[in-house]
Amino acid sequence: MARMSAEFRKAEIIAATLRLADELGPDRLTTQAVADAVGLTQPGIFRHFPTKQALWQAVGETMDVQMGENWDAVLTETRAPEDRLRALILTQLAQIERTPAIPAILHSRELQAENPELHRRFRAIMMRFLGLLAAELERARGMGRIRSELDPGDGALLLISLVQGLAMRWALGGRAFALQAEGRRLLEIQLALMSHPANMGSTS
Amino acid sequence: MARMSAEFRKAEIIAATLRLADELGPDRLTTQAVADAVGLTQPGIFRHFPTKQALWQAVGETMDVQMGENWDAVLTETRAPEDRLRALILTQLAQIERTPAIPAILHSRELQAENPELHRRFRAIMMRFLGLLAAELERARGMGRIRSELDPGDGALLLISLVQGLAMRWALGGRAFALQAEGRRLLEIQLALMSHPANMGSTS
DNA sequence: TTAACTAGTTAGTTAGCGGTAACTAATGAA
DNA sequence: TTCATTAGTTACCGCTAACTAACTAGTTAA
Repeated sequence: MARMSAEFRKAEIIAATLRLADELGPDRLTTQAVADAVGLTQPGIFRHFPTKQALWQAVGETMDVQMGENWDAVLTETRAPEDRLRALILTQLAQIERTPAIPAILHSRELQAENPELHRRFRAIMMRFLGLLAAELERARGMGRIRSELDPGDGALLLISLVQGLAMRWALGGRAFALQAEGRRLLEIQLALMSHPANMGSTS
Repeated sequence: MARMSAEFRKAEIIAATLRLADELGPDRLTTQAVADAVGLTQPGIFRHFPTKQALWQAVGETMDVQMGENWDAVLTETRAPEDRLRALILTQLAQIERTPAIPAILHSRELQAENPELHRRFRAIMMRFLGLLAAELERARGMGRIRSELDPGDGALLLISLVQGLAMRWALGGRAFALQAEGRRLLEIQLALMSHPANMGSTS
């Protein structure tokens, strides 16, 4: 039986959900599979989350909090805008390596059709990340480090695309390469393209 | 009853599958839903495809053929490498607008876990597209149109990321913007970043 | 005209889903 | 020591999934 505090169990169930969402796919994940993973009976899950949707919303909240902490840490640990951009992107790739179900969840029907609450949450996360990237690009531009004709918002879109393109290729290629290493490599290339012509060749 | 040729029915079923994969999600699509959409009973589907996996493989083949035709058309209609790059990216965005289920299929468990054949097919499609982009970048570089220090393979990765990032944002934002228009805009920005410094400002 | 073929049907199977009801037993504070 | 609370259980419900068996009726070519 191994009775545990509700708080602990909830965290355990959320972690198992994220792991199994990767293994089985978000839309094939069953409450039975989650129950097996944490050593409960299937109805035991419903003691902690009234519906499966509620479980997904808790997963979304966890991701929200985790990523927020990642970003806060980056912003306290680094100062220079280029360093912050690098660290923000890399921490995001690290999160995807740690929680590889994320891209699939973004495209799941649970999020796209069934659970508007979850959809809103992940959209808010993306917007927030875009905002952080744009802010650092703006600062870098103000310091003459990146081309003045590059709109920070558009630059942020190019950088977030880099993350999503990497994640896609990583998944489609059977996760055969190191996500962070490849990300670091491509990021330097993109940052060099964005950098002010006067600084060319100074990076990498 | 409305009896039809097997060839016609198959095409009809594949088209309905793609449409419904978008509406319901690839992993929630049921043979019943497909049957309703084409006006058959549910077991009628199995007269044309022995299993659901076989149906998915046929969908993959259709996508393969369609995209191949798109690309061939682009390569015969345009000559200059930059024009080809633009047309290749835009035709891909047009395909996604026409068949918006594609990104979700790439992340579906049908593809990622259940159906290795489908996985291989879509990976091959992506590799082929990357190759086309890289070849045009190489030509453009040879003509002094893009920076000599940009590896064509890496440039291709940045461009395909742009497509995937756009598709993701399009889906997460409820498809609220015009995919091709926004794609054209960002593509010009990225191509300008890649262009040879001597040509700067000549685009857009 | 007939006979082979085949696109469809109806009826049914097995398996698994999310969720509920009613009960049990570990926990912790008075 | 007792007793309310609550994390867990077992047994079950209604529903839906993919798929099969057996039959029916259009189509086509000899």
